[in-house]
Amino acid sequence: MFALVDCNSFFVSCERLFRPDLADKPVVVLSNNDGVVVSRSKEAKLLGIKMGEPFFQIKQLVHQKRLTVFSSNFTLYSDLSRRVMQTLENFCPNVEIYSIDEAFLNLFHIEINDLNNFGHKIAATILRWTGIPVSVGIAPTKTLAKVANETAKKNETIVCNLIEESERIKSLQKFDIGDVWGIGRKLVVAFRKLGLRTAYELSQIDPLWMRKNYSVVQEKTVRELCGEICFEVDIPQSRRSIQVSRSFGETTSRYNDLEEAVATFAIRAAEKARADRTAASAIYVHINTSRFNSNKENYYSNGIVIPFHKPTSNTIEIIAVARDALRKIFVKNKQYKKATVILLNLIDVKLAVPQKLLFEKNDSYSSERRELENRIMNLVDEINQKFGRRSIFWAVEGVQNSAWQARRNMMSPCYTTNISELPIAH
DNA sequence: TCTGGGGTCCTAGGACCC
DNA sequence: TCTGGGGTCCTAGGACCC
Repeated sequence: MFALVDCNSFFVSCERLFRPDLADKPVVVLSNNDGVVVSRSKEAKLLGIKMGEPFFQIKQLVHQKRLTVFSSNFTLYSDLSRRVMQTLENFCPNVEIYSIDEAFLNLFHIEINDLNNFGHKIAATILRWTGIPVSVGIAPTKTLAKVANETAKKNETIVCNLIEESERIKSLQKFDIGDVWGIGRKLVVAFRKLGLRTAYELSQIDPLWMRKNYSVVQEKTVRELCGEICFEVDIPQSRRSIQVSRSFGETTSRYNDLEEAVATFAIRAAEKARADRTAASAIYVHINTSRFNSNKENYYSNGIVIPFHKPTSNTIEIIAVARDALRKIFVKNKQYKKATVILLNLIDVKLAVPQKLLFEKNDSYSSERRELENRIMNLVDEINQKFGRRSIFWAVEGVQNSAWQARRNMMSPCYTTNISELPIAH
């Protein structure tokens, strides 16, 4: 049996933790740049606010004082997520952290008759230890555990289990095909045309037909809905790519602004790679203007991949290549809205070593210089970790706020990670 | 005025091999 | 009419997830 533990309205729950006055009020959290709604309280959902709704369309509710809004505070959410996951790991040796707010558990060590109690115990402990409410779905496969979790949320219960065959069928018959894990926008349209409406109807399709007409992924989804395990709980290795991208606070056509943004994102990405102890084989840089501009002809969106000589996490090297990339795709007289940097094909640094020896001759870097720069990187990371972000930074990041920097006007304090922002009890 | 960010996996098709 | 067969590896693009 598998469990899916999923935090309820996670970002909103994090904000409410330090704002008990908002417990029963409509609250939403916005994406970066205060762009769109990414988390909603139950009361906000009842107001008709949709996931992904642009903020400017619901601003009126805020002015009328019917809605409280927060900019996203990922420092806070990540810290609380870590606490939730650590709590879970006390209950189960086999936890797959699937996203910031959910985890799969393999429940092989629990007796069937104890599963429901176990679910309640997990939820109660997480609530007590972290203050975050969760729902628990228990079922014979991960896909069904997803269904169970959704069902729990819909019925406003803490635990839902689909252990009994009759419960599984009943739940699937009430479950919209578009809400099935693995069935996205495009497939919903295709399947609806075939007359499929519910998860149950999907589960009745011949898996081999599914594989032939779609792919092995959809075949597995069908099998999992029938209770056949196709996806195990797995502990993922380190990520294979690292992306840093932001929409700008204001559009800009200046090369210097873009260079500052691209360099800043490249630096952040390199920091993350070093923290993971991985090295990138290539970098992707992309810039684009707004999709929503009325002047469609002036839309511009372009990106380029440039491989590194050998895998690296060296900021100096990565900035240099990122700037080369930008030079190749930059076009004048465009109103740029967003830049993206992705480090690709990340490999374990330990594995990068033999390659280094192999290609030494072709490399513009001497190994002495590389060694020295690696030490500088570690030092910079250490200083920033000890004294806070941007205690020491690269000149190319810019020293003052620029037009491209994101808006986040309604951010809560970093209650749990910054000593000067601790909440005060009156 | 204003519309997010960060990931994974699979397939098709081309290059290349014997 | 006939012009082999069977592999592997890589990449771009498209689907999905939260």
